[in-house]
Order: sequence, then C-alpha cells, then structure tokens
Amino acid sequence: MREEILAYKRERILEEAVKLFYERGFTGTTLDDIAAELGVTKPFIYTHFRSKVELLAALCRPTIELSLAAVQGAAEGAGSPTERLHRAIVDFTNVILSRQANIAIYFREEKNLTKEALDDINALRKQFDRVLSQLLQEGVAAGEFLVTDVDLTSLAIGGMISWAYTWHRPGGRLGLVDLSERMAELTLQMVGAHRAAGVKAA
Amino acid sequence: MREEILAYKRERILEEAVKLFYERGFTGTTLDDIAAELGVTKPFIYTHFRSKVELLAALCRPTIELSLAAVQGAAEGAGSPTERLHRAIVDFTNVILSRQANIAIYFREEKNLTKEALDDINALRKQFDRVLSQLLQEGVAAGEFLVTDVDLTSLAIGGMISWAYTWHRPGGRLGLVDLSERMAELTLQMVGAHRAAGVKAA
DNA sequence: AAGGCACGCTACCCGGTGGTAGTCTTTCAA
DNA sequence: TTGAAAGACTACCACCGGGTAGCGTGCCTT
Repeated sequence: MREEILAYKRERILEEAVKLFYERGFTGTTLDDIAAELGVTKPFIYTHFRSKVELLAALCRPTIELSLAAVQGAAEGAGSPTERLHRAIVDFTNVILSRQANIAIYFREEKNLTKEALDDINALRKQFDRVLSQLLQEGVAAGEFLVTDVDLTSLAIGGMISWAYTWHRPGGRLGLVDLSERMAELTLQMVGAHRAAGVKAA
Repeated sequence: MREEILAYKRERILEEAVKLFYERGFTGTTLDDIAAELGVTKPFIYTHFRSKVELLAALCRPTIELSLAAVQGAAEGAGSPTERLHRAIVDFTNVILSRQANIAIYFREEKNLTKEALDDINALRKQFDRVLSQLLQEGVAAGEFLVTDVDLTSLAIGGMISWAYTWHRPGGRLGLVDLSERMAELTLQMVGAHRAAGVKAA
C-alpha cells in the first residue's frame, strides 16, 4: 500500500519530466520547473531519484524495452514471416507513436546519459536489430521476401518507423491505427512481400 | 584577402564546434573547450559569432539547405520520375552521410535554436517534403510508382535516409557509394517502381 | 623609426542550477 | 495526549559557464 503510493509519486514525477524535457529539452528544464509543475519542491524529487540524469535514464530505458518487446513478440509469434513482419511493424509503430515524447527525449538527450545507462540501452537496440534481421532472413528463406541485405534493410525499416516521432502530431490527418497500418504496408512493399503470402488486408 | 582569412577562421571555428558538439552535445561543450581545441581563447570566438546559439545555427542551416538542394536538383533534372527519384535519394544520402555530424547536431539540439532560426530551417524542411511528394506524385501519374499516400511516403523515405546519421560509421562494411545506391534501391522498391521504367543498374 | 591600429588575451562578472543540510509539520501509535 | 518518525519544505551553497571590459603586442604603414 505505501509501496503503491511511492510508485505513484514516482510515476507522476516521470510524467511531468517527460512533458517538460520534450518541450524544452533536458538542460533547458530545471528540477525546480518540474517540481513547480507538480506543486512540490526540488527535494521532493530527490527522495525518489538520485540525480537529474537518473531521472532521464528512468524515462528512456523502459520505452526502448517496449520497442524491443513489440518486435520480439511479433517475431516469435505464429504465422508466416509476412504476417509476423506486418504485426511487428504495427506494434512497433504503436509504441513509437504512443510514447513519442519518451522516444524523442531519448534520441535527443542520449549524450546526457551515463555510460552505464547508455551501454545498457545500446544492448537493447542491438538486439532489436538482430531480431528484425532474423525475421527478414526467415522471410527470404521462405521465399516471401526479396531482400539483398537484411541488416541494412533492418536499419532502414527501423529508421523509417522511429522517425515518425519527429513529424507525428496527435490529432493529425491520420489516426494511430491508420498510421501503423500504412507503415506496415510500406514496409512489406519495401521487402518485396507477395500479397499471396498471407496479408489479411488489401 | 583579409576577407578570405576571416572566412577561414570562421570555418575552423565551425569545424571544431561540429566535432565537439557531436561528441559531447551542445550544452556539454563549453566555448572554452572549443577555443582550447583551436589553440585560442573564448573572446576570439566572439569576434566571429555573436553567441553560442548563433554558432549552432551556423552549423545547422547550411546542411539542411544542402539536403534540400540535393533533392530539388534531382527532381528538377532530366529523366523519368524513377530515374529522378533514384538520383534524388543517392544525392540526399550522400549529403546525410558526408555531413553526418551536422545532421546529428541539428536533430539533437533543435531545442537550443532561437525561434527565428528554427522557423527558418523548418521552412526548408517543409519545402523538402513538398518537393519529394511532388516527385512521387509525378511518378504515380506516369504509372511508374504505386503509392497510396504520397505525403506519408515522403515522410517515410525522408526518415529512412535521415536516420542513417544514427548508425553509419565511416569505414564500416559498406562505403558511401554502396550505401547511397542501396538506399535508392530500397526506396524504389518501396514506391513500387518498375525496373522497366528506366533504372540503369540492376 | 615611429605611430597607430587590428587583433587576441587576461581577468573578471554574475546569473542560474544541481544538489544538500537542517527544520517544521503532520500523522499515527501507544 | 504525547512522542516519534516520515516526509516535505525553506534556505542555502558552490560551481560552472556564457559573456564582456580593457590591456598588451606585434605588424603595417608612412
């Protein structure tokens, strides 16, 4: 019970930190700013986080973990490589867009992380690329994809999707569901997936 | 003659600033650091740039201009839409990779620019997207491309290429020429360009 | 040879910000 | 009712770094 309240406070701090770091940048935001937004004072934050950079790491890492989990979950699931890639992109896009601010902060403020936190996250990203490459490789082996360089194509796909954090505006022309679907279609077309291989929608 | 020397000094400052901002981030680099690297002192920098943020703008804007020029030049050139798109991507990729540090700094440190400098650059980026969309539209009209949403596809392509600044390592497995070519191939495949439409290489 | 003028340096200021020490309040148990 | 402990606040520090004023020096001109 007290644990839950502690966790809730922690969550609220992170929430407000994400908002401000996103709008003003990491160094452009002071801990006093965050505290003020929460209606508390700076020492309050220090009872939950050891330092400003720990706060940064705490809002970056879980989001990268989610990205990895999305792709990994789909890759290890059932269905043809085409179906699994489709699902992987839809899920991954959803993570990127629903945690847009966290993603933006991570890529912008990477240099402010400690070496340990950075290494940690880089390991996750490496695994992300590996899982995606592997999935593409399976599709090639199954004769569903036409890809000459699976590693490069993984990077291209990852970039295409990740990049959405720079231009997506919630409430824009396309909703989250449509966007994910279109991104998946673009991806499948890029890897030369055949329609016959089992995509459900046209 | 004195003009040339002035310009050279300015260039050297920018060069060193790019290197350090890239490695340590904008706020992680002090003007004293830059001066030290050049073997001069801080006031020297102030005789060439009004402030630290002006220095930042001076190393961001021209690079974005080059990106736009690359795509625009190819789009307005001769050849079929397929040929022009191919060339646009090759040239654009070359800009991104050859000015990798500048691109990285721009995307990471955007928040540190003044509103004026930012608006300025955003106008260029908007035009970039417009030019690319227009080229895609021409390809669709000519029956060479199969694209349902040219605006979204432009963003996807732009992201796929821009993203290369995050993973490219000079001296890596693929050279600059190979990378540009492969990126162009991936792009053409994504827009459903037919081989028959006039790509020179297989 | 002498004067003046670029040009860059030394030395400094000062505001802002991460981080902390010690106090006050509030709540809960005895 | 009282005491103690948890938790948050007030007040503060110390450093860092962007920016500037004014001095010295060497080169170029006359």
